Amino acid sequence: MSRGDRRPTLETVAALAGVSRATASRVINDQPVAPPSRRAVERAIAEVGYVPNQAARSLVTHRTGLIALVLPESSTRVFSDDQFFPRLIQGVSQELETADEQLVLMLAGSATSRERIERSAVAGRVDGVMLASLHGTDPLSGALAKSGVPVVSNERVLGPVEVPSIGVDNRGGARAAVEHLIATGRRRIATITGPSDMIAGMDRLDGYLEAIEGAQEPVVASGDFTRASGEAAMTRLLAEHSGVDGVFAASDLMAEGALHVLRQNGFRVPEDVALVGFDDITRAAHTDPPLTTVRQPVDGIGRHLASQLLSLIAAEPVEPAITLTTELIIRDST
Amino acid sequence: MSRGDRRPTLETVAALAGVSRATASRVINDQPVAPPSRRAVERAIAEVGYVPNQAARSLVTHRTGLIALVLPESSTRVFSDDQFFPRLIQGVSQELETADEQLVLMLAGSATSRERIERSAVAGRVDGVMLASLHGTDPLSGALAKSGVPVVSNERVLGPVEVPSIGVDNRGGARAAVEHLIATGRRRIATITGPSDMIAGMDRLDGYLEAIEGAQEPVVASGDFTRASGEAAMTRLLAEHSGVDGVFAASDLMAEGALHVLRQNGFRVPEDVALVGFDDITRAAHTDPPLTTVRQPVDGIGRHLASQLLSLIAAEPVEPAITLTTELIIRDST
DNA sequence: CTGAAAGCGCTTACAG
DNA sequence: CTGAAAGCGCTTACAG
Repeated sequence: MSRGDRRPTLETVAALAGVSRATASRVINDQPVAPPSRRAVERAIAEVGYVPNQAARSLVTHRTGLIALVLPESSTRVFSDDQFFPRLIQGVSQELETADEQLVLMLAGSATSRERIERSAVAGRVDGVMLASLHGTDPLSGALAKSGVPVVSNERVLGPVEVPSIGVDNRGGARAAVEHLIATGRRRIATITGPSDMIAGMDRLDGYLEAIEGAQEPVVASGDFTRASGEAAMTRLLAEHSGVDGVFAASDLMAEGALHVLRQNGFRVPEDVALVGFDDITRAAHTDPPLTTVRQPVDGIGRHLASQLLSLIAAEPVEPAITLTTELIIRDST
Repeated sequence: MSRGDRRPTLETVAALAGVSRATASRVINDQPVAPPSRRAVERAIAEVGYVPNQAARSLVTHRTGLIALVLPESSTRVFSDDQFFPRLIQGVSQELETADEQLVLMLAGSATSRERIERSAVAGRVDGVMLASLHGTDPLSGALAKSGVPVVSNERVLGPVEVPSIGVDNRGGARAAVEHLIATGRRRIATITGPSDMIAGMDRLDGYLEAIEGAQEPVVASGDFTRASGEAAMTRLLAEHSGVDGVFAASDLMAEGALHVLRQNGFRVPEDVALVGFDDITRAAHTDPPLTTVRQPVDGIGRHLASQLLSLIAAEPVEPAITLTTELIIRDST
């Protein structure tokens, strides 16, 4: 079929099969139809290469078959060497495989793009949206939720609106990391934090503080989850706090950065300074020395995000918040 | 508005403004309307928070306002530390900013996902699709083109169908790189190739062969653009070909891998072995030593992809193929 | 400039 | 099991 030809409609198919549009529609939607009619319709569909017009369908069913994963980051941050998003997407895709929904990614880096996305969702262009990696009290979640589109988020959402969320036990994971450092004899344990406007950043810091409390004086250097920020933070720790012999970095990437700086400055890991990361990205097992870290089930977050959203779309009850467990993976950096 | 409430329709707005649906529609679509009517409608829209139903609109206009960027890769490869995709997306977004189109990313990693995407496009879910990073004679381009959806591709498309494409001068870039190595006195220049089923891989190898022809015996080690493949290839070169004093790697990532292996084996760059990459990713300027490389305008590819597609959608004539120039950036690795 | 009406291509009670 | 008919929410000639 070349461009400009009219695509065949249900009408075409029905006429060719010698049945009504209603019957043709029923075989397409897998509803009971007498076998001979069914066969005739199927033959007609194959013959003309019929594909239902999605707009017409959506107009009556109020479903589009599209689910959006909105990433409120610029493309550069989304496609960084942090393996969070690919793993998340893998989990989401896995869950969506069976559902008849197509995943679309929308990047909400700029103001105009977020506005466009908000309007898209409200205009009924998608059946639901998953929000990931929100910063601060991002108004996007509120706007979407208020408009009536089903929304779910990873990590709990800050702000007035309630959005079902899937998080991990950031606090418990961080606590386990720090307790491990304490248990292995470290006397001066610092932390390199994530962004202070993200749940994952806030909660991992809280976990550190809870564990360190009463035992040692807290030493905090802030970062933003990136390797560069880990390097900068470690450099500052070395310059401003002597005697640090243990570091809990709130991401593996920052831990890598810290490791690099430590070695450049002649510190042995773990002999002089023990190091724990968070995430358990693939490379964590291949650093030198392999990195002790807190594993979080990123694909699990993805799967739960998708299944919760699917439930929401089906108007089924959902958990207001799910927290997945984290696990301390002990390697050679501690 | 809570979930379950009926969203207001044009009818609601028209009634409230005391005009017909046609008039209300006209103000929404920015067509001439008497100022008083316009004001009344605008007030009504604001009052009820009206947003046009996209499905109804699409049904009559045959436009969805959605443009797909289809990436025929698993999410892991798309989100690698190769900065190709983010830069491409940046260019695309830039161009789309003014057009009233929302960019959606679709990952076509698995067989079921490509089938779903194909059906989506044919069903008229998107106004057009951009294909990037195709492998071999991927049937996706053919299927889409045949269905009548406007399609464009980065790099020319292998196979029977004609799809407008935007590529870069891979061959010329590679030639310039190798000629530079020859001109600076390298006597035994090897290449580390990209995937043999991708245009970028094939053409950069051709450029190398063209330049080396007659002057030296070609030495070829194959890779797939990733850092790991660059390491492996360099290791093989060292083991199997003595005397190599120059290397042209078809990607900066592979060049980085090669650099790593060279230094581990005690070779100095550029004194013992000169090295040229391809891409000019950000890190190329920060390796030790900074990498000589062939810069390709990835954001330019993105911008042209989008503008060509927009033209195609508007039924305007487009170039069948555009080739952007590359530029040799000389740094300290040669 | 404006409105009545047709039509886009489907699905879904409803009646048989 | 099947068909006639209504309706989803818009846009757009057409006539005025």
